[in-house]
Amino acid sequence: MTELAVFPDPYQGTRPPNRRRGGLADDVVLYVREQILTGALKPGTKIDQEALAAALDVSRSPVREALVILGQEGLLDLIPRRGAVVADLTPEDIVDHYELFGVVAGRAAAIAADTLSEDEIEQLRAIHDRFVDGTNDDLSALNWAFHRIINRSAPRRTRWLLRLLERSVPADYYEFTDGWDAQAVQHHAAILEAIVERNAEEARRRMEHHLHESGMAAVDHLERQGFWED
Amino acid sequence: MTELAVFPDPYQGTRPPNRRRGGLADDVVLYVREQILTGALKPGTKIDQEALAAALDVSRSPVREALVILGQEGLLDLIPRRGAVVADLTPEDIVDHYELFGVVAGRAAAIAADTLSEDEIEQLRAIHDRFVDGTNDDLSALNWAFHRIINRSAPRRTRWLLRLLERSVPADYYEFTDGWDAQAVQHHAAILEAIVERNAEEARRRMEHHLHESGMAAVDHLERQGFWED
DNA sequence: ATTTTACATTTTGTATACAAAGGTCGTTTG
DNA sequence: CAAACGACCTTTGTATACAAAATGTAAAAT
Repeated sequence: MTELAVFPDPYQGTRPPNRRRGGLADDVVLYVREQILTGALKPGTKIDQEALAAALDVSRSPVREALVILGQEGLLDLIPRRGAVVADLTPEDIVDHYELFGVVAGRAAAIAADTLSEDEIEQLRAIHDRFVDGTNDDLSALNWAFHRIINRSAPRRTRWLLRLLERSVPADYYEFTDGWDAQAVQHHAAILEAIVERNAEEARRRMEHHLHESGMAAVDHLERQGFWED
Repeated sequence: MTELAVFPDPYQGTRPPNRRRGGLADDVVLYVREQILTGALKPGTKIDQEALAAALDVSRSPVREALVILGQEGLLDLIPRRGAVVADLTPEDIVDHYELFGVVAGRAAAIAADTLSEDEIEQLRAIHDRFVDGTNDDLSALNWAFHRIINRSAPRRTRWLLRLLERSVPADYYEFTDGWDAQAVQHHAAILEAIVERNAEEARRRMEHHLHESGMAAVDHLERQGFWED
């Protein structure tokens, strides 16, 4: 039997002042994605459109659009005429996902090694130095900045795919594992070195390795969040 | 100024008996995707939801869901509050797309080389033989079957991504270029050989090469279809 | 007691209605 | 005459209404 989804009121009754960025569907996507990735919505759980709409105080129209998006991202299985179900991502799926992330980000790193300007490499180094330092800075933001410089040297479609792969996976890397930031520092240093040396193949390999390890950390994280509990 | 989309009646007035497979949104996706990939809808063209709905004789609900899907696939740019526009895919984007396709399919090929059973390899060879022969068989179907055997050995998430990458790109390979089938035979033979020899790295390289060349053929094809005409 | 079948209920899919943002075009004003 | 303003129209985004498939339930049959 499929478990039934119960959605807590995300705003505890009070509605934030109407900042509508894109559309309501985006809010729904964000909300459901978070619910899934934090383990609040477990694999196999059926999504009740009306319950979700009521919980977020919107109509079913934006809800349905959100479900389509999450379906495309692979977080939901959309079965025609019988609704959406949280995809049962196994640890293997997560590892596989990061492996794919790795080959794509690896491609970006290889391109970066070949094409980044000296100036951009300097920026990369500066960010990395702050990352190593670690004090009084948002590690997650620095991590993001580091990868961003590398990724933006990649062609458009590659950047598009990177964004896609990034979305359907936990974002809070730096609470994942104790000592994960130390690992990340090592990986980033190695990647930076390869880029400085204009060694595209090595940059690719090291980026792939970095993402592979990230995948392991992600599985760990999800396990601890109770993602695979009954 | 953005060009305005005019949609020809896809059924010329007569409606096919109501076989509704998934939902109407799927039909709309199929239709618009085809329109884009055949060059009937050119990059920059704005999609008029009501016109599209009228052309397919459906309401805006399934149309909007379809636009969301195509947006996720990267074929449309969805700009909040001002609608959907056909993405301006450049030749570079297409090449990049196939390059990505290559690294992912390459990963699948490497896995296949390591894990395909002797029996499956035999199936692969049989399909390839019919492909080489070329007479009285649907080349496109055989091509699909060939890749399918390889891809299904890959883990679930990889297969998911392959399907995604496959969709947003022209499907009719075998009318692409004169002599493309001959090229494909060569590539497939090389890939098969590497798999038989259990040489994962070589299988990966050859699959990447195959997809790279496919990308060139696709660009060629789109150019001839007038995809980048004014 | 278990399976089957008819009926009621729920839930999805689609259509339509409504509100608001965006775009258009003419007028006004500097 | 050009730029700015504003009333009007168009188009999108969201909500609601309706149709049909799926699901649940209870009585009937084996």
